[in-house]
Amino acid sequence: MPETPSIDLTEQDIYWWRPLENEPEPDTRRSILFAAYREIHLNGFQSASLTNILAHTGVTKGALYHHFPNKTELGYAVIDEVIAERIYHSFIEPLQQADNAIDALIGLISQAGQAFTLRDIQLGCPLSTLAQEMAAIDEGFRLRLAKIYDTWHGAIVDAVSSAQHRGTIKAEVKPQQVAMMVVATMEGCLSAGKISQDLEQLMCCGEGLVHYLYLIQQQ
Amino acid sequence: MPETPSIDLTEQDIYWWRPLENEPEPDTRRSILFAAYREIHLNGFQSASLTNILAHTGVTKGALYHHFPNKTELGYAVIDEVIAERIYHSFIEPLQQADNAIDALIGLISQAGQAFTLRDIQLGCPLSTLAQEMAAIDEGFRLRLAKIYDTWHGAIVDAVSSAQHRGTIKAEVKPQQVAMMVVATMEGCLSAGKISQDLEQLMCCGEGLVHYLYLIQQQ
DNA sequence: TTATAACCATACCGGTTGGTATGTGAGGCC
DNA sequence: GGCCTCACATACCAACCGGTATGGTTATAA
Repeated sequence: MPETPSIDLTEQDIYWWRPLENEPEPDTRRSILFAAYREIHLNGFQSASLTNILAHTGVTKGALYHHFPNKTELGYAVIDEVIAERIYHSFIEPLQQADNAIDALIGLISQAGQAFTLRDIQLGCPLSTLAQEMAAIDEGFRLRLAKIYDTWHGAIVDAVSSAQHRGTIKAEVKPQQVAMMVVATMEGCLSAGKISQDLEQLMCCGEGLVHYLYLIQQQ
Repeated sequence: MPETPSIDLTEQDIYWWRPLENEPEPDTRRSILFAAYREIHLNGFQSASLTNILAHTGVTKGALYHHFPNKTELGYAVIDEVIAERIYHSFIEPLQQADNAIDALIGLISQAGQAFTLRDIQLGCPLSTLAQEMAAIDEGFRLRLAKIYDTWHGAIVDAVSSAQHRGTIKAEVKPQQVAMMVVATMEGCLSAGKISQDLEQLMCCGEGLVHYLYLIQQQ
């Protein structure tokens, strides 16, 4: 067993973790959900310890198994009620209500780049971390995660093709391809940052993506 | 605990797993190493079971702990002696002895795309899977994995900048950025394929990357 | 006031984990 | 032959895991 990670999870410092506006008052169920989210984000689902989760909430195992039938269902709930909401709020919704796809994407990228703390870089994207771990192991996880990626993907396709119709993006580029590129590269960038623990590398990667977006713009 | 994965690991079917030429005859140590590699690739390091690994080799726990002091060191050895070698052989060496960076990169991508089986897609890239899981948890893992990424990265930087000097790549692109983009996007593509389990999506993503490489070429 | 259900705490269980202590047989060395 | 070391095999351990059985407390409805 590897040594206990030296990362102290002070939630305020973590971009992925900061409370959203209008977030409901945390009841018992929700506090378990959040604690589970953090354990899973750090240790992965399989190695996430229920005892650890409970230790961070103060409630006991009876409460947990009152609200969730088993560990797997707890994991599903974390995806559906925490991760999906945050991805939607951070990356999908802003795209849908933007009128310029390229600008919106660049805005999202640079905004995320500025908001990231060192801890965000260390921990990486919760969505991709979980996906990498569980996609090949549990179909329930895979389908839930794939659904999130699909909506994200679809939002980019819509934004790009409408921009294409208005002539701000080159006619020959395929929206599907652009969407795949953007999502894949963003996750790849975060992955690179997580491994190198170097903000500069992450920034360089992000600038590369922005540069790509410039390239497909109508000159 | 999620159900046992339905994937049967028949090694011949897996691109990442096919024996390299000149690979030494597997002794006890090496067979443990390979079995561990497969377990880790499928289940992740933390959830990799030594008992499982040993069951696939036929040797016993005494042999394992004769060759490796503990599980963590076994994981380190898997990175250094299996994963690093394969990445180097598949993606770095071909790049170093190529005379056209873009063509070499495109060749690597399409070659990988053709060689991939459904199981490869399901399992994803062993390097990034392990990196996502362990980078934030164990510094020994992170440093070893970061070193592999660094050499890969460096090889692309060299190839791109030499191509730039010969005038086949636009002068204004930054080799560092291109290298980050290529690595990040490749891993992102594989990740997308793993989650969607859809060869078409992976191909679309790969074509997007190829298209990007065309865009930075000198017209 | 009483019945009922929701909510949670405590104690416990069988199974699995990484790790170890000890035994054993083969082969080189003197 | 006697001896020592390497290369394993076997048996075992404490710790921890997810999960459950049970009991108590509180809110709600009758």
